[in-house]
Amino acid sequence: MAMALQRPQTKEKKIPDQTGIRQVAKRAGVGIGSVSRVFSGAAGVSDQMRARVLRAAEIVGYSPNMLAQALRRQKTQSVGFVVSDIANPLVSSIIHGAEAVLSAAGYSLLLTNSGGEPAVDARRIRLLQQRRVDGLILLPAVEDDPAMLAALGASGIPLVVIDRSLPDSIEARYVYSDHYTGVGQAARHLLELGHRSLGVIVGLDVRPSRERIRAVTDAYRERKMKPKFLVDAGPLSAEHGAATMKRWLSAPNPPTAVILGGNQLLVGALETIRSRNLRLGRDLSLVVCDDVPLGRLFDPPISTVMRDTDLMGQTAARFLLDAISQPEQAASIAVLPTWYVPRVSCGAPVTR
Amino acid sequence: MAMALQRPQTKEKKIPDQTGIRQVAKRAGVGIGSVSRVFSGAAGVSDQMRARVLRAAEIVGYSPNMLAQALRRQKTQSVGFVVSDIANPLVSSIIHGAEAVLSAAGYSLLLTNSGGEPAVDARRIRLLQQRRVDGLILLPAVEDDPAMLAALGASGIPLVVIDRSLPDSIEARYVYSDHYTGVGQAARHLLELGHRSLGVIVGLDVRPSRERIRAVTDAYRERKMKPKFLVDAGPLSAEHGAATMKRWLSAPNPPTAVILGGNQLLVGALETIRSRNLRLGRDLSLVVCDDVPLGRLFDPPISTVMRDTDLMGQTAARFLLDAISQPEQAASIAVLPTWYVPRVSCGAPVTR
DNA sequence: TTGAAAGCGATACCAA
DNA sequence: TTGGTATCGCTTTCAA
Repeated sequence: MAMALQRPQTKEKKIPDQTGIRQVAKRAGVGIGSVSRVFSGAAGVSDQMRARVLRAAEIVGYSPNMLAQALRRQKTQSVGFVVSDIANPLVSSIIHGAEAVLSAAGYSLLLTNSGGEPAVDARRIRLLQQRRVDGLILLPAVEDDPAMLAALGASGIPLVVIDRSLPDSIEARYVYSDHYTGVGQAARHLLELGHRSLGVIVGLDVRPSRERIRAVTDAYRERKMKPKFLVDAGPLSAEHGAATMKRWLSAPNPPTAVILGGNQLLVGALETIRSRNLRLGRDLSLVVCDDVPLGRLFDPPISTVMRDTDLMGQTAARFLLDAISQPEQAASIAVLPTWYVPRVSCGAPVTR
Repeated sequence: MAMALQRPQTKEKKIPDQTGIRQVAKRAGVGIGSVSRVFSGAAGVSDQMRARVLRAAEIVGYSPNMLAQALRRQKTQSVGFVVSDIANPLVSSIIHGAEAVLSAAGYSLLLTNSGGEPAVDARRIRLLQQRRVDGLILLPAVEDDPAMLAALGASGIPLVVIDRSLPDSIEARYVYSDHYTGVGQAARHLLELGHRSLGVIVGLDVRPSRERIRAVTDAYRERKMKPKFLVDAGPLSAEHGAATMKRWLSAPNPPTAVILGGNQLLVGALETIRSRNLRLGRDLSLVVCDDVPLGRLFDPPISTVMRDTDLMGQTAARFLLDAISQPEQAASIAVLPTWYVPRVSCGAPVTR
């Protein structure tokens, strides 16, 4: 017989010092299940039972252990958020929006930073899965890292992806910014001003980069012009912004207007521009994507492609809550607006 | 007899669909304990056992459930971080630093935002406690909210507080910025330039505000001057910065130099200054606490009291890891430097 | 309405 | 070294 011998009835079950549900039950002289019912707000609990339990809980200082709840319910009421750079104000604004919606819905946020390393993205995703998060929001460095996709594919966990486009094999909901429109407006503005050779700095090969290039291309085409412009793809950092501007401005036919595909690039770009004693809006026109605090107070004010990043976070969170409550519902896509705000940093090019 | 009757040996124990440790054990034909040992890296496991288990795990696609581990081990390998405003770049930089250290040490970060509401701070702290975080990092709105202090006092959970000073009754480690030094340098600079009536905008009654006021006071005293300067305490927002500047500049004896105790104030202050057509460094001198991306490229460049916020986060995380591993060790305090970078926004006052 | 008991998925002690 | 069992703290049938 497989059954082992019973433990001797020592009757001296050691009393755990932690204040758990059974301490409360004993204190109140009721069943353990009743305590659970009271605290989980289940129906069918008499008022006097509720009172007894609450009082006992008060006395022993009990509060439910969400770990145990989660284990039992198979639901952690938590979601993971993997970002590539928390410190980027844009990202932290997205997080802010998401956190607000999630915490209002009773979810906690497990935040992890990948530092832009695809391999770390993948590891973090797996870690969060082991923590049994109920859902995942992703703002990964790249779109096609095999390790990441493998981790994602393995689990049928609800997924929302921000500003990245994953292969169809991954079931996910998407929150996009309509980079095409905002950058398109900017490009058209520059072309109208008479610029003919634009420069565009984008990031790696991810959706925003592609959309921005497409937008500029189409802006040229709209005017029946051959889409001849400079493109630089690299890290969206100040250093890279400075380096690229330096390179372009030293070339034989420098661009007369530049679109920066990320606000961190601005500081670097402006440094180079300043060191060359160029006057923005006259010697060179400049557009930056995503607002920078002092951008409109700068001298001259910097043209900007704006978007509501907090709203992106909120939307992502709402999508995720949907996905969690209705996993079978068709996956959806939200495209949030971007808009171009022309300022003095864009002017007609000087003829040389 | 307390022992209940045994369950009939139906032998048909339903097989859970989740892939848990027992699936692996069965698949490998070993005991459940052995699987645990292999995955927790315990000593005393034969190589062949390890191989068997790992292969079986591979096949059924097993990875440990950290929830169950946490419940059993009484350790979640997670820490809670309560901040008042994630979206503030300063704060997100602190988070960045903390996350790096924590995740390197195998901890996950539960991030929550209180929006500056003391009551929310308290609720979030309790929530995190129910999630059984191993430690807590706090950057709360105020220092003396009773609900918060009650929540903190109730649990003996390791605690690190950033830039806030809680009552001695709360056991905590502290990470401070040395606001006194940086602002003191700024104030001395302004007084040397000849300014006699300074204005200082600070936040609520929290440590940084007090230190900044103390620094300015002492700077006056050093020169044997009566510390007569304007102080405004309010939200560190752009709107408040604009409003306060407006108020001060409209008063009979406006300050000739202003120290802004928070970078968000800068945008608002500059707006007011611009609208009055004042030239910074000539008509009015200005210092801002905490770096602003375009501050040094601004026209004129803005004098700034700097600090390394990422390092603050790292330090907080390290303190917390210490506190978790050695709870009995004496609580400690770190004071991280701030330093003043004078720029053109500070000049000699014009005599009117 | 209430209590008892069987898990959720792991760890750890104990005996073998 | 390995297997078996009790247990972490809770939820949830199932009977009463």
